[in-house]
Amino acid sequence: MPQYGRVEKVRLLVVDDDPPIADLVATVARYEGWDAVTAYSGEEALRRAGEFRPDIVVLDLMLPDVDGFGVLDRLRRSGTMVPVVFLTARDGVADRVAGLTRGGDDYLVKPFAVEELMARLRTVLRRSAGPGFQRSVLRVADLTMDEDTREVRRGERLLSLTPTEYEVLRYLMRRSPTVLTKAQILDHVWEYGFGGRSNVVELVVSRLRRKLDDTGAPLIQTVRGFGYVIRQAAE
Amino acid sequence: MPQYGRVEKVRLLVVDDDPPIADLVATVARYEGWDAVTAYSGEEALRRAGEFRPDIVVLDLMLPDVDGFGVLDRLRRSGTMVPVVFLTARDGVADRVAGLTRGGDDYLVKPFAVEELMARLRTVLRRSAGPGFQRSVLRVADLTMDEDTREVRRGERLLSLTPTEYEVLRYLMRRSPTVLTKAQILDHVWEYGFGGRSNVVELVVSRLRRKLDDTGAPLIQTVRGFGYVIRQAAE
DNA sequence: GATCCGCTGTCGGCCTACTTTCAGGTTTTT
DNA sequence: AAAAACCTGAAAGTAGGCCGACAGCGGATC
Repeated sequence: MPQYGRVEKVRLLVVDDDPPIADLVATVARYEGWDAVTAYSGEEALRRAGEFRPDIVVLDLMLPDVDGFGVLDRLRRSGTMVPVVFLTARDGVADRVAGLTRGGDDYLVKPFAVEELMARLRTVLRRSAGPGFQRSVLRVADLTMDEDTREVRRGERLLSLTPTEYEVLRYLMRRSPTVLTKAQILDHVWEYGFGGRSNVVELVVSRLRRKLDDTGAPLIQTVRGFGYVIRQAAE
Repeated sequence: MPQYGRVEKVRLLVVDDDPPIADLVATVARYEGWDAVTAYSGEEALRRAGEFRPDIVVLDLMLPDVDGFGVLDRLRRSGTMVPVVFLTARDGVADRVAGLTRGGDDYLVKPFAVEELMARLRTVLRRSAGPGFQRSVLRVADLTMDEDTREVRRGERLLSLTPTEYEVLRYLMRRSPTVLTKAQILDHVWEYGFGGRSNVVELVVSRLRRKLDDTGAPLIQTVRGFGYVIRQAAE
C-alpha cells in the first residue's frame, strides 16, 4: 500500500518517450527521497512495472509503441491497482483522460511545472492510502497553507493569492528553512522550458510580501546574492 | 550508489573542451580525496563514462562534437542515472533554465569559483544518497555554519555575512585546521581568472573577524608569512 | 464577438548593499 | 632601524534587488 509519510521510500515509475522529461521528473522525485525509475516506451514501462512494483506511475499518453491507454489497460488487466497520473499534450485527449481519472487518478497537461506534478502525486498517494486520509497543512510561524482547500492564512486572516503566488509560496514553505535560489524557484514552479530568465521571481515575491507581510515580521527573507527563504524572523 | 561521506572515494568525471578548466576541477577534486578523470570532448566523455563508471559528472554544454545535452541523452539511454552538474557560458541565459529542466541536477555559469562548484557537487551527492538526507553543518569550536539555511552562528548569536564573507569562511572551516595561503583562498573562492592580485583576502578576513571575533577568543588566526587558519585558539 | 477584468511578465529607474582600490598606519621580523 | 607583512578606514565603483508602470493574454460576461 502506498502511503505518504511512511518509512519506506515511495516507488515511482515515470513513463515518457522523451528522456529529458522522464529524467527531469525522476530527478525531482529522488530529491524528494523517492525511488524513481524511468521507461522510454510502452513495452519498457510494462516490463519495469512488473519488476519494480511502483506505488505510483506517471504516464505520458503519447508513446511510440503501445500508447498510454494501452499501457494502462494492460496494467489493469494484470491486476494492479497502482494509481496513475497522466501527462497529455495541450489540446490533446483531455476528455478521454477525464473519464479515466475517476478512480483517484489524475492528469496534467504538458508542459507542466514540476512542483505541481509533485503536489498531485502526493495528493494521489495520500488519497490512495485509504479512507480518512490525512489533511496536508503546511505551516511556517503563523502562516498556514491547506493544500486541500487551498486556503492560506496569516494567523486568522485569510489571504487571497493568485495561482502563481500560491505555487511560489508552497514551494518556499515546503522547503523552509532552506534558502532557495531564484533559479531553483523558477525551475520548479514555472513550466519546464519557460524561457523568460527574468525577474519574475522577484516580482512574485514582492507581491507575496505585500499580501502576507503587511502585518507582523517579514516572513519571506532575502538572502542577498543568493536567494529567498521563508522562516520565522531571526532573533 | 553515490553517497557522500561513504568510505570509498567519490568518482568524478569532468567534461570540458578547455583542458585547463577540466584539469583545474579534477585537481581540486583529487585534493578533496576524490577519484577524478577528465574528457575533452563528447565522444571521449561517453567512452570514459563507460569504463570509469563515475558517481557524478561535471559537463560543459559547449563541446566541439556532441553537445552537452547530447552527451547527457546518450548517457541516459545507456541506462546510467549518474547525476550531472552542467557548466554554461555566462550569457547563455536561456541555457540556465534549460539546464535543470533537461534532466541535469544542477548548473553553474562560467566563470565559476571552484569552491562553489565543489559545494554544489557535494550537495547533489548528498541528496542522491537517499531519503531524508541529513543537513550539512560545519563546526569549528562554537562557530557553526548550516549550508542549507546559510545560518552562521557564534554560539547562539546569529551572524549576518555577505556572500563573499560566507564563502571565505566556508572554505576556512572546511579546511580547518589547515593553514591556507592567501593565494589558495583567492584561487578557490574567487572565480578563476579573477585579476585582482590585491589585498581583498585580507580585507574580507578583517571584516569577518570583526563580525565573529568580537566576543570570545580569536578564531581566525594569522600565520605570518604564510596565511590564515580557523581553529580553536591555542592556549 | 465585443468588452471587461484579473493575472502574468517586461522594462527600466532607483536605491541599497557589497566589493574593491587606495593609502596610510601598525606590527613583526631581521 | 629598515623592511616586510599585515591591517583597516574611507571612498569609488558595481551589482543585486525592489517595485511602479504598463502591455499582452486569456477567460468570463453580456
